[in-house]
Amino acid sequence: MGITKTQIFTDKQNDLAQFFKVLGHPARVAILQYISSQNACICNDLVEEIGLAQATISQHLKELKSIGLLHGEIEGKSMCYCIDVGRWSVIQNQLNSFFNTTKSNCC
Amino acid sequence: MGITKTQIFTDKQNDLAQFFKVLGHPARVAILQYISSQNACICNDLVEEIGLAQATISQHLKELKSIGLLHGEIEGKSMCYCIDVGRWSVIQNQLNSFFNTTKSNCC
DNA sequence: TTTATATATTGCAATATTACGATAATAAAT
DNA sequence: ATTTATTATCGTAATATTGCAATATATAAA
Repeated sequence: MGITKTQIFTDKQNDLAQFFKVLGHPARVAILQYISSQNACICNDLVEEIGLAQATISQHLKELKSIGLLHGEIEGKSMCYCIDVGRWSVIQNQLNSFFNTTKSNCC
Repeated sequence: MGITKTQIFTDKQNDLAQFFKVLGHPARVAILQYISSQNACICNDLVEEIGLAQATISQHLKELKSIGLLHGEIEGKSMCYCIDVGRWSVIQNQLNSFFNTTKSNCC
């Protein structure tokens, strides 16, 4: 089948899983780390830095945007992609809340 | 292609992405939450609780085991799956470390 | 206006994931 | 030993993801 049965889970479970899923690719982890390490955050740098094709990087950026982690501004003829700090905190808090409320109680 | 180019990323990036990836499915989120909410953690309950086929649940449990989050003990004719609290903390710390060191610095 | 540069989108091939039925394996109960 | 109950594995179908070349789009520079 290949299709996830989202309808049998709660919105919260689906949202949480979606955050995890978007972060669940090394290229997207690397993109976030690289943007964070630079003062200027130009997409073209990412292509050279990460070593994937431009189209592939663009796709990964789109996914990061889809959960609001990144926002891009046009800066001259290039793009300035930045981490949305507010959203970043919200997601970090939600993940921590999941970790803190989910604990072992047997074995 | 469909294959992730893990070789161009660091081990740390790949590991981090792998943790996120395993948690990036609502069924696996739900499984962890359910186990955490019960005193007994029997796999068969999960099948009824979550609403996926037994084979599917078994597959999801296997993935959670693959990053060490769960360990199962044979308990009579059923299995007792439990969260590995130590591993749970290690992973939570690694994810938080990623969140805390990755910050916006432009725009 | 043309050219060069930067990013997004499209189309496609290869691989991965999700889900389930069928079946195997294991252990308790009869 | 047979039956019953529980979990794992296998095989398969459907969908998703990854990655890239080619192309489209948009802006700056010449």
